[in-house]
Amino acid sequence: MLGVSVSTVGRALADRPEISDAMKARVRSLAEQHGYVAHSAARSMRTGHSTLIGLIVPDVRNDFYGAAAMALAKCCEDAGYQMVLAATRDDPDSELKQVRSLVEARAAGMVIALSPSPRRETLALVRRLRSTELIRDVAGGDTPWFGIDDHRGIETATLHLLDGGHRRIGYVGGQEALSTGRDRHAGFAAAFARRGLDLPADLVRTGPPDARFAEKAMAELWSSAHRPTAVVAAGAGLTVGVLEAIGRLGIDVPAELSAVGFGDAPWFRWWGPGLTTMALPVYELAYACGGHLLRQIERPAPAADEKPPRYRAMHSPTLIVRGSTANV
Amino acid sequence: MLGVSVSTVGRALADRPEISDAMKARVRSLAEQHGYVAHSAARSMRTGHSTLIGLIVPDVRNDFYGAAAMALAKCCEDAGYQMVLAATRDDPDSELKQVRSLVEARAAGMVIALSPSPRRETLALVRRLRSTELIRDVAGGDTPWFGIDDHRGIETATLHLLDGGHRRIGYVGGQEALSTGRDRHAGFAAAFARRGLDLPADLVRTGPPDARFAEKAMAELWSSAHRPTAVVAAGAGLTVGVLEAIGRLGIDVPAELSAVGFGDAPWFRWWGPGLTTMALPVYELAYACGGHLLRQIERPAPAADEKPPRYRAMHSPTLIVRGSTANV
DNA sequence: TTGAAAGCGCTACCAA
DNA sequence: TTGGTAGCGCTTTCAA
Repeated sequence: MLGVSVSTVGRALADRPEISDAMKARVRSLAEQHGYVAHSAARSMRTGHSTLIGLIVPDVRNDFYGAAAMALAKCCEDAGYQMVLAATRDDPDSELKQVRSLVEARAAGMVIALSPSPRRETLALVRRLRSTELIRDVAGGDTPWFGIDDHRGIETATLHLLDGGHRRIGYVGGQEALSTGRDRHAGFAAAFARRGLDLPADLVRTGPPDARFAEKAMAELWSSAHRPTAVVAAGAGLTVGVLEAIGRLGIDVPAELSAVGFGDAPWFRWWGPGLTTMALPVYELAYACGGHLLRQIERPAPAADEKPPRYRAMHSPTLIVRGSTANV
Repeated sequence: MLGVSVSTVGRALADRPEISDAMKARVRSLAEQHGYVAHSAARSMRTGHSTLIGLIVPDVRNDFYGAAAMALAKCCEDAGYQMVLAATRDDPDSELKQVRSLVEARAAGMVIALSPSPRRETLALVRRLRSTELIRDVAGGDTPWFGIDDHRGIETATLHLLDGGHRRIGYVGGQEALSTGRDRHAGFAAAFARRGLDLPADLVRTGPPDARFAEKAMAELWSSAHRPTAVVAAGAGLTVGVLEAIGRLGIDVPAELSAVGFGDAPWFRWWGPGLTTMALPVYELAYACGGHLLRQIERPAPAADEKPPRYRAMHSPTLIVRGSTANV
């Protein structure tokens, strides 16, 4: 302390109006000179709120979550928060650990895409923070949810194929334990129902929503006696796997097989004849999600008696027709 | 406090040997029942070290940094740290802000891919934490560096084209302000020198290492009077842009143009005829980087007099030949 | 084996 | 406009 009191220094650095400009200047120059950097842990201990926001997703290499991470990172940065990123690889124990750490850090909030079967404790901890669910809708309770219209998305994709004359349509989707898996599967069925057609149940494959599973599933579909003439990939990671299988097996798209993907990674446009796909406004979705969370954080906690209904924001996917689908 | 003292509770939860098992059990069950969760800010304030590790990169959607994020996330999780992710979009002010936040949080360490022209203060702050540079080599000083052999990588790629008979080879790379830009450009020149050939200087384009620039640059190269017969993309983001231009312009690869990419995103294999590329062990690199950082963190600070030489780990890229390159 | 108390760096309250 | 001081929740030293 070279001159004045602790409180004066604190106020000067916080740029409070009651401090004279001369004093502010003196304090600041000295602080800079000595390389003083505030201690955020001490501050958050005193004020009671931290500046951390968590993002918990299965995998950032998935274009979906990569885009979400960029969007939330931007939100956090602009609002002066730091983003803690955790990749669970859909491992419920990893997930629990990460969520617990976030609660221990008294994070200001978190955005989470929950794993298919989260631990009971995980859900309890998620509810303890101001949380928002992204894409997957599992927590229940009153956690706000930001996702896409999975049902309509896959229904649209499937109708596109049905209306192109396809009947033997394969489906590669996430497991039923996921809300996304259920809704997308239902959308697939709904498309057949709407056209009064029977669903080819033998061509439906569901499992972990990653490329590895999808590749295996697609290969299986292709090796079956009665091959599909088209396939719907019902997830970003799954789309990658389906395309890998198509490449590896040397399937001629769209002559032998029409394919519709999910999401719109930049390279889909340049894949083979161009991939027909359901584009999702992921960046916008995650940005909206971050905005909502920040507003919750900066608003005082609502009174216990006025309980607003659960917030749900459903963004719509758009069909983008490229060269990978042809009429039959 | 329902029974005993603060210290006893603290020790019980820390599983200290001096506490009786009976007491531990009592404390734990009560803690669980009441949903007690430790306060990491208070702990780190007391102990003087936090459990945060920062990762600062330009963009996580870039396959390169996406893979690095996954690797570091795994390292952090296994060692009980939390990863703070910041995406600077190569904006030096954003970068400074994020680095400062990390220092304010007294982060245990950070891994950073610095922007082309970082603020002076940024570098000072980076040196203040246990930091490691990833890929880009700009901080100087004694910050350890983990990167790839950029020179040799691009030299290999270029030799592959030269030996296939190409002479008019275009080069789309990052600006010279980046270590990676310099080294890769040098590698390009070195390949020509090694074969005793003149470098086609009119086909060299350098700029920001993103898809937007690369697309523009590639389009320019293609519209020139004397077109290249091959092109080298010297960066992950740049590769995406070059491929976009190729798609948009409808260039026939490899008949009209041979192309070599940088990095090996999963979809490169299935792009057009398969993209010939320099594969980089990014995951391994980032994992090694994280391991090194953690070892530094857990080791006591070295004495000022025994100053080890700057740690540099250079991983080698590998040429993967696919269908996008043909002899001329 | 347990308890009392100091102190990490900050902010906010009360006093001057 | 400035100073003194309590206290956030934890760990750790010293004492019992």
